[in-house]
Amino acid sequence: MAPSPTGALHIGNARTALYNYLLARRTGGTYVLRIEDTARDRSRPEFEQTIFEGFRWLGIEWDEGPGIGGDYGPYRQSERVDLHREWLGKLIDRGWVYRCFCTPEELADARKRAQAEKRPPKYSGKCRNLSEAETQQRLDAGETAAYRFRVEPRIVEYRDLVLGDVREDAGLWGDFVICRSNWLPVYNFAVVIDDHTMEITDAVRGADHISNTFRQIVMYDALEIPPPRFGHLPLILNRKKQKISKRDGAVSVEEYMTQGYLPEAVRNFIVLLGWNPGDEREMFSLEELVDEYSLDRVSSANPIYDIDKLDWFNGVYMRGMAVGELAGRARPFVKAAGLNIDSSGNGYFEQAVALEQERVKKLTDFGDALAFFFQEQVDPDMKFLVRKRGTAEETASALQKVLGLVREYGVDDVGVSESYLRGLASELGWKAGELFMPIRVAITGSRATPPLFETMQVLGDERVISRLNRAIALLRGVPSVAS
RNA sequence: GCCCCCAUCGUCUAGAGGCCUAGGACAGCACCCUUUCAAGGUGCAGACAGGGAUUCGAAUUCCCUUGGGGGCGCCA
Repeated sequence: MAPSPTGALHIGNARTALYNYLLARRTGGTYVLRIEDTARDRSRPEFEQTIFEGFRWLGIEWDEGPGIGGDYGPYRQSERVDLHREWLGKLIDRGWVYRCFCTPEELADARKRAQAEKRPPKYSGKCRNLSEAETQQRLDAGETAAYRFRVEPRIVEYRDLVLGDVREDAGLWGDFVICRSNWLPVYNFAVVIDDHTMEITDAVRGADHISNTFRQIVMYDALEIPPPRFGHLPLILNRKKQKISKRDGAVSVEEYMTQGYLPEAVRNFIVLLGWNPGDEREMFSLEELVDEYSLDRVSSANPIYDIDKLDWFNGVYMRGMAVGELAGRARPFVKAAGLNIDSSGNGYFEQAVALEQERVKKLTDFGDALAFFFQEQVDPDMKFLVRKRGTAEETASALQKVLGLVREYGVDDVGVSESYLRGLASELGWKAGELFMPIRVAITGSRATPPLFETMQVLGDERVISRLNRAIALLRGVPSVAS
């Protein structure tokens, strides 16, 4: 895997990395991470860090690479330029390369003109046949010149690991730059040298590299070295069938982290974007993926990613998790939401999490879902506090009775609470729900909560009593008194 | 404009000539369960882009059209 540190870790790059990782693990190979930072102006070290963190979060560990080392370092392209220059020399010696004095401005102009006239924007070959003497003379005069690869007309073909046999006519290309006039190699050339010298056997990357691949093959041939196997993964598209961009919401792994997604869910979701096991299973642990994964089950059409499915995966993983584990993962998110969870008693947080476990989709949802457990008081909405089609006073007096029962029997035993509250409902001649809803709203402030008796049990006598008191006061229009 | 890749429900996909009146999952809808919300259960709806060709027979093979994506940098 060879990401460029020019931005956050994109979901598409994460998928490519995952596929590479699975492939390496499955075949007992070595997974190599190389940083492609030859664009010195766009590459930033902090992006490198985010990318590493993203990989690790997803459980993708590399065998060789920055921070780990290995026998084929260095693992940053920018640290390998001496090697690139050395191989450039071989190409020069064999007559595959010439100096080009055209300035970037000239080239951009030519390109623009070609576009306007609907001609293919191909290099004119202006400097291709400059004599050695003239080249030397202009160099001596202080002109700068890039190195261009001399493309000979031919059909380039190879067998793609996912696409099958593909071919392109190199006669259509025009000579391309492989080394800038400042002596820094261009990515496409550096990749060839790096893949070869690092003994890369399989290069699996995004389909946007297909046309690079043809050019790379031509360079391999010129150098008389064997190319690796290539595989190209269809690009992930957004709902509008465009390449995903920042405007599409969460596209970086970092965003999924902060939005409360579980790495196992994200991983499971992205692995299925273009791959399937051939049967109807769709929940996979990393280990299972390593066992099952194969490139020939990768589809060749562009998938569109649908966040709803990710939400579903996330919910499934959250529900399947042990409460203690889930509570641990939720903790930082709940704190970030401003809930004071540290001062509450032993196990209170875990109990609350347990009650909400099957009601949330993301870790961030706990902030809202758990709020009433930790607030000093809740603010019941009068509209829902009063019994349906009933009066405030009538509801207040019912809650007064509830209060009496709670004081007498407590809320510790779910079965006991249920029986005395159901008893009260029938005594009042109310349907159970008509009594339960006002209680629910009184003690939680919300209409959507976990089951009432369990909720009361976790809240405990003290909170329940105080909240009932407040609700009664509210219903009767008297200022609330702390109890 | 030129080149390359691709094309099954809204989305992810199964399907490699008869097992297909096209299967599963998400989303949607309905019902059940139920003290609310979820979760769960059951069911409904929903696709082979179009046209040719090959074949006894095509979602599956071939061609064309259309549509989508990618590339055409002294970016990666």
